[in-house]
Amino acid sequence: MQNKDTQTHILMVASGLFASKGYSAVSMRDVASAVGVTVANLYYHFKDKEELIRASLSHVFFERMSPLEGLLQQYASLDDRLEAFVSWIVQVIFGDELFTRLVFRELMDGTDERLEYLNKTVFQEPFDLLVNLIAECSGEAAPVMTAVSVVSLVLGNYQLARVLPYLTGASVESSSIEAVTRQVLLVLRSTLAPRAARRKV
Amino acid sequence: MQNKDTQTHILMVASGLFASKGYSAVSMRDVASAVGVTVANLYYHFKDKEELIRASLSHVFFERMSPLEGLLQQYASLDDRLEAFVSWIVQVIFGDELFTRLVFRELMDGTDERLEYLNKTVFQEPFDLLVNLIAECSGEAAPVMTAVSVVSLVLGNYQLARVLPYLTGASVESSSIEAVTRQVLLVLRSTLAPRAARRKV
DNA sequence: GTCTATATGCGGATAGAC
DNA sequence: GTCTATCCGCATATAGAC
Repeated sequence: MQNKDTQTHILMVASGLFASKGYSAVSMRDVASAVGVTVANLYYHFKDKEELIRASLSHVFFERMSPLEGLLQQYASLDDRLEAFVSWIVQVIFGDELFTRLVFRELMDGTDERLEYLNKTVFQEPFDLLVNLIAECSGEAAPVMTAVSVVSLVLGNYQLARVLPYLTGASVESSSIEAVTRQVLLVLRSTLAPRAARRKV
Repeated sequence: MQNKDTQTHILMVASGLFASKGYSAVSMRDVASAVGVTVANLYYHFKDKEELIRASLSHVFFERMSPLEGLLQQYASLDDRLEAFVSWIVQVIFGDELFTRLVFRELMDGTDERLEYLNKTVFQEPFDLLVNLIAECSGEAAPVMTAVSVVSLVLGNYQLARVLPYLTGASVESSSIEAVTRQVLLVLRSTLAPRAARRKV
């Protein structure tokens, strides 16, 4: 694995470090020693730290893109597709911490330029798919806002998983992939149900 | 404002820098020069950088705690209280970027110890209030999971606001405090409505 | 309390040998 | 491609004068 392709090896190690500690908390020395090469070697492959960061992001984001559209077409009913979508996104967010943490870091500190890249590479296609799916399910709800809500539910459940154990009565299992999928679907279906949701409770 | 209380002045400036750039991206020099004192002076008031970070967090989190319980008691009906709660949390998250960004940074990189502190100081009381409110509204839904969903919706809408402009059809106004409040309430009420939400759409 | 001065090591980055 | 050696400014942190 060492000499297969140093550049790729560097990117794998660097992206892991950046994801877990943040860009400025990780030095070129840190990366080099984790990879098992010298700092000078890093600079042979990447012009500077900024380029290493960008390349790490590209590497992770590009690698992770799966054929979502094909996946959804396997399902006939709209509801099955919704379920497949939610199941997919929860699995991505909860199952790939490296990817997910990099996304959060970009949302926090990414430049406009880098965010636009993230958007084109990662968000645009699945988001449009979701918006269309929701639009077909319900003429009532604003599809974009509902789609944002779905994504928010998944992201929030991930982020809050770290503090939930401290909050009384919140068991660890409520942050499992299955539980979150169920909860998001429950909320989504309620929202899409076209009946009087605004009644006073 | 300079000589009123240097320590407080330092904390205000430091917390702003930490919130916007991240802990490791901000050096003691940065803080000192932004405050208008020397680095040595910083070390007179705070033992080391870690202590300055902790003190900044305490400063912000302590300052921001408002009497939420009293606010809710002004409303008679459960639904009005729900609305008041959602309105409150959206205003906190969207209206106080310094606070919100520090929360996100802690959720990402905070140590267990610091997260526990955040929890006790900030999350516990409003979260319990919300859980109880939801439990009273509906015997059906799991109140804790629903409460997590509410918080997730608010956090997610905030984080996604930065990429929404890039996504087709998403206008900037959908991230306004009013729009988000409306959307969260809409979703929450749908979820709490005890009718058959699981029907196929 | 706040400063000047300084210690010591880490940070990004490069030149040139192999 | 990868290394050794090095530059130099910045980082955290302290001692001691005022």
